Amino acid sequence: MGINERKERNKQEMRKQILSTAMKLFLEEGFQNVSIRRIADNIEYSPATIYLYFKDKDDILFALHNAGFEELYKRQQEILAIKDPKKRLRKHGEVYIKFALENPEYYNLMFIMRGPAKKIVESEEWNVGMRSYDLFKRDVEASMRAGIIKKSDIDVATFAMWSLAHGVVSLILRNRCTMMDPKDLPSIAQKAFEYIMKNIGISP
Amino acid sequence: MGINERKERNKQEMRKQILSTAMKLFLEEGFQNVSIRRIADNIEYSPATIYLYFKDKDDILFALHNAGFEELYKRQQEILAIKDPKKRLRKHGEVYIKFALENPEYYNLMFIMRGPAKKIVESEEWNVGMRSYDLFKRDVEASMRAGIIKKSDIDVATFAMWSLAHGVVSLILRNRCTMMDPKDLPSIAQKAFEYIMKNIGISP
DNA sequence: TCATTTAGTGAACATAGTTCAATTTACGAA
DNA sequence: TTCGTAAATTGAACTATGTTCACTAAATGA
Repeated sequence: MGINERKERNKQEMRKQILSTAMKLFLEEGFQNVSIRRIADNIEYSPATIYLYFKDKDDILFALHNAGFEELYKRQQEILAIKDPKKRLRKHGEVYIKFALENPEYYNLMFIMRGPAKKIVESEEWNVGMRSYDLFKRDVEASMRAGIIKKSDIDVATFAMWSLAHGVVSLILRNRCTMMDPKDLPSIAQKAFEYIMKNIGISP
Repeated sequence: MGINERKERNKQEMRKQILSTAMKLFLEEGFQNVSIRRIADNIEYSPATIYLYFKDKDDILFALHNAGFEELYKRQQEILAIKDPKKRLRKHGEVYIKFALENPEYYNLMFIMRGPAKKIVESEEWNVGMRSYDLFKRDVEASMRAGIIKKSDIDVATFAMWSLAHGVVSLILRNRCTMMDPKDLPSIAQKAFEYIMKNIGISP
């Protein structure tokens, strides 16, 4: 019965190849240049073959979106080693912003593009984004319990801080910060986050 | 010389007709269904005609994006009547969030989509978005001068608050808030903004 | 009335995503 | 080794997109 296993392995390998090629195109030439046909060209198969491994293009985007969340989650988990809730919460924001600016195409898929989100709603599948959200929420909760930030609705506070970080990076990624010098943007992004955190009670 | 004027009038009318049709399609069926061909169909001209009035599709999106900023600016100006800087600043955020959630397609064009932003950078044209930004920035400045919020870099503070509001609404508009009940979103959006503002010193 | 400028268009090009009948390849049984 | 079946792959087609351009139709001014 080793044959079926090999076939399954091949199938998974093909999926991986498609995904890594799609990601490569994404990184090299941006979203608009990732077409099924170009992916097919790259892996030297016909476009129709892609459809044997993925239902449609959004399915590919969704898979990449999941890979992005894996990477983010990994970085988030490294933060857990920090014991001081205050430092941990700050670090959380810092890591999030850094991840976004260093991996704009992933971030795009994970938090901005519509395609992947459609799949989340459709598939009702357990959402990898939730895992990251919960991890952050637990940090917010810990800071509240420790009396570092004022007690209030945890979901509102978590959402507010997430929104802040997301707002900062998505305005930058979508080129809405023409009033600032492009080279200063990463630093301003961190400063803007710090500014609010400091006011909330998360001083450096 | 009335003939040239009439021609110019007609030309402007045609532009308006194209834009309003594009916007209608936008509102009725979302971005992906606004094609040059569908606009042409709707105004009963050939697709090629559109190109006599607009350089390309992004040019149409850019024009709509500008119309969106006109509407936002109008709403912002109404806030100026409020004399208390604290109330004014809060109101500013409230209006922004309300505008975004009530006009998702406009907001999309103004702050999320890539097409219009490309035109801003290309055209080097004075940016209507700047006008709105400056108005808000002046509010932040006034609050700092009045000692309501702590003095610090004005641009960082302005950007931070803008980011917060943008983050809140863009996460909602792009369906990233599956952890919350959809019907609560407008209220949560306002609450999240309030939460941060309260902590900054802009209490209700 | 007629030449010239202007407005508008049909047809074509390149590129998309997607489907499906037809073909090639791999496999297990005889 | 041969052969029928099942699986994998694909070429070609369909629909739809943005865009261009040689052409036609209409308006204008002499």
